[in-house]
Amino acid sequence: MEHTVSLKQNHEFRRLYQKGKSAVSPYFAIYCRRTGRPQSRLGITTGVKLGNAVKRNRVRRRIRELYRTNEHRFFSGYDIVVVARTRAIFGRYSELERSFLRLMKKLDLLKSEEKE
RNA sequence: CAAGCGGGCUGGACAGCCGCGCGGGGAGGACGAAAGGACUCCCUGUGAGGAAAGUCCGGGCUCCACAGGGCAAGGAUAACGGGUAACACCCGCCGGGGGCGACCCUAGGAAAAGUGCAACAGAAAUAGACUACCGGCCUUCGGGCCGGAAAAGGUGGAAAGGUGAGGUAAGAGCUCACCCGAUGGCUGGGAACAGCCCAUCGCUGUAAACUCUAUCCGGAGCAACGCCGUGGAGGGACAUACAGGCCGGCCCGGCCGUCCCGGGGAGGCGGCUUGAGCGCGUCGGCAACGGCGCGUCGAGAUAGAUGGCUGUCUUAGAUGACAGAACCCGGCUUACAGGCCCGCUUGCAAU
RNA sequence: GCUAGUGUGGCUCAGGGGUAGAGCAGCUCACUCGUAAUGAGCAGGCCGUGGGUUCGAUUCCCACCACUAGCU
Repeated sequence: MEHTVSLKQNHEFRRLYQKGKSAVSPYFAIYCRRTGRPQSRLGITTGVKLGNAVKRNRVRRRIRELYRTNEHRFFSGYDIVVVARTRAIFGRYSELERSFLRLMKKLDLLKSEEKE
């Protein structure tokens, strides 16, 4: 990913859960916070409740793909955490993408020329 | 054709675009005297499993302990022969159990070394007598007392070998015939074991109760372990000021240097993938497996790389069966939609 | 990744081969004008699941499932 590195430390995740802005759909919950860095940082959470390792890996890859293919449409300089919920295992990719973009728009991360 | 038994293989394939980890090659390149080289781009190779899982056994490897051996404690295994680096695994075979059969299951040493336990029921649970049987005596004819015997009844998971005959007052392996079991002998077999017109005997079960016998086992685990290591704290050496900076309105006062050392938190590097490897052929062996020859290299991530979209094909259905390497092997166990192949059994029909 | 431990009434726990128990909670009755407390009584369990050993398993053995804790 061009302008994004991954978010790794547990305390950074916790800070976003407490202080970040959030938006929720049946597929994911997204937390974000402006940092002022030139790059954005993305963290993906796939909890144990989602299932075994294969299911968790699959969900994580699809979320990363959602972010990667739409990265040019987002503002940079944010910390973003995407938490997968149970229905994200069985959802269609197009459904997931629509839901993901709607949440990002709700958080004012979509660039303005993308408005329909 | 139907029903069934055993074994093996497979676990979607192909193409295009975007994207990821690692290896190789090439180009540019901040910095640097150079060696090198952060980073960027291009080409190319390669990229999860049969169970990668559970972590139940056995090893390799590393460190610690003992550095020779024995005993004890604790744990594991348990017919026999073989395979293996080793095993609780595998193969063969024996015994036992199930199935008409193909075949399946089997922790399968010792209870006559000793100790313990066996509730309830039952007269009695490892030893003796409730009912009933027989004999003698007594009798108020209901039965009572003494003795014999251990076959019948009932209880129980288990009641002292089983069936028949003889025998007797009634009975009893008391005697006989056959059968069953144990021990010894003989024969066969490499052995477990099997057989016998041989001899002696008739002994409850439980060791996944303690125990005994035989064999094996030191402990921890790659987050092991080794190396590098900015800063901060400690020690040593050098320098020492009347200068400068910071705290402070000012004075007074306090703090602040460079180099080396060892331990080492965060972090980084190695360990990290060529190995009891895989494929084919051949030879030995019933087989597990082993010998030889030829060929071949098939992930090494470090919050964890295989995804998304489209099309074609197989298919009833591929938005999915079960499921993700984390130091590496050999097994076991558990989960699993389908599909394919081989061998065999029983029944029916036809020849 | 590794190492331990625990599953028993609604809840917290005993029981370690022989009919499954305690406290709290629940229900009924008594006491009270009524409630609480107290007293008497009652019901509630495939002992996490499946096999095995045994005459007999909650207990012993094996394999699974779920949960908890520790190391890092």
